[in-house]
Amino acid sequence: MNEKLPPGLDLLWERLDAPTSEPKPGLSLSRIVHAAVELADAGGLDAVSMGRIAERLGFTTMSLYRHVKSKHEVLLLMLDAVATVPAELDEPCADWRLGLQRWCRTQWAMLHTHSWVTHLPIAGPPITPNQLAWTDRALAVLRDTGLTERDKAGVVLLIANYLLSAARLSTELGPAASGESVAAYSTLLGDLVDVRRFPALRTAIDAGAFDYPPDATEQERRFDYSFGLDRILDGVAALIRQHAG
Amino acid sequence: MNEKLPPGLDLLWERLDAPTSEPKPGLSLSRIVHAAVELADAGGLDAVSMGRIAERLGFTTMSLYRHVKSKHEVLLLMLDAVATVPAELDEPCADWRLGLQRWCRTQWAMLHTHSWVTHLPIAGPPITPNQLAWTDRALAVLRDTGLTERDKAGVVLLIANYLLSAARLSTELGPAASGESVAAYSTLLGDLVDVRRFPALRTAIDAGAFDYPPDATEQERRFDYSFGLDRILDGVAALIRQHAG
DNA sequence: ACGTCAAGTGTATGTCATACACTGCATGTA
DNA sequence: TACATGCAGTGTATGACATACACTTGACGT
Repeated sequence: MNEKLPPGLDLLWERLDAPTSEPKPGLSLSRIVHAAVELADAGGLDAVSMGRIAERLGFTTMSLYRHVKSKHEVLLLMLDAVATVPAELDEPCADWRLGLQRWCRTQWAMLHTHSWVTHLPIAGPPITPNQLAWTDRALAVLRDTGLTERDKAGVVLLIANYLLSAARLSTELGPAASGESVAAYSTLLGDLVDVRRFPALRTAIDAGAFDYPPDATEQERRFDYSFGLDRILDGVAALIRQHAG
Repeated sequence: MNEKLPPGLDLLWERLDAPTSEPKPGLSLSRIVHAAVELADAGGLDAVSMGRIAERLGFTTMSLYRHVKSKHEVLLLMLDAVATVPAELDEPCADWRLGLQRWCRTQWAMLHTHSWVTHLPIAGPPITPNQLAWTDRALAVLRDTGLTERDKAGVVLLIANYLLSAARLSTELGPAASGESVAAYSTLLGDLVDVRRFPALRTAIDAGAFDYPPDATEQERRFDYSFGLDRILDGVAALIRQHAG
């Protein structure tokens, strides 16, 4: 294997696999990635610069390049470091729908703990070990649905993409306070939208489609992925039925 | 209206609305945006810098700031400039499903003509005039489905997000030649994935879930949004049925 | 003729990734 | 013990970038 990995991937699949025995002094890949993740957790992706990573570790900027080929590689490693699959997902689940919901709940939590993940300039299909682990768990849930493997893969891709979009939107709307920004958006829309130009949108706004009831709990005010997920899962259920029948 | 627009939005809703009479010499908002879009079309988002925009127009970098508050504003304007809604979508469509498919086909074309759109660091809900116009057309298609306005909005958001993810993936996989990179990905996966760590994924790979038949037409090899869309639309259909029943 | 203002310029600053040449140390070999 | 080798970390330099700020210039209204 690995004769010709795309640039930056070799680190993921080779060097990080070794559990690096006991912690030695000095720089190391995992230390770099750790520091970078801390920076991103605290200040978002913009806070991650080679200089700041090095500073936090007490080394010079250029020392990082002994361990890493480029910043892009650091970002890939950050993604993989953060995307570990909790053991919970190894337990089999009889009902595929419940299984996928569990999978989404877990990933949703991860995406909110490290919301910068949704802003990574990494667009391709899953490729890091932990990304593939997530994919694997989702495929496992679909094992006995009777779908073709290709359809299973399509379903997993669909759901993973949806979750990522939803998480991005969710963190954008309200990093912490939630609700409030949704209300702000609603007000903004109400002000901007002209009936003649956007009749259908105007109708939706006037019907309160973008409002939240003022007495909603915080849970209800927070952007929720379940509406979209339920639609998708209904669609998957239809596909499964169709395969069976 | 517009007493307190978020930063950068005032330009979209005010200054650009005026059709600026006849073309005068000198810089102008639309000229800047035009140049920026050309740069992005040719070289991707990375090719867009204030310096290069100005250079292309024969002005100095700083002259742009007479017309624009920040680069972020340029990006917003680029998005809006490119996201015009074709008149085709104004024609009513009796069947909501066909209507949404037409909507997606149209938007998909736009996203591929300007693939940098999928990489814009703009995550929020639709907010520019043309984004809202797209939203409006999609809501119009759903008018007589019996869904609540809130559900309609949710469906539109779901589909728009899906299309954006799919377009990003599609352009990432194969900007032009397509197919080839999918094959490369498939091969890569086959090499990397270990049965013990990723049993379900291994099964999918071995079943050819990530391959394309060697005799597939180019159309078949190109990443296709229709699988995911069909699932989503099936889910929406279920929701509509449920509302009706 | 004069004041005002808008458009465009020029220069400077700070941040960034990263190339490249260097140093000092530890380790293995003759 | 002497020496070579190579790795880890350093320092300096470059070029791209966004943008602050002070400036010029020319048109236009009074």
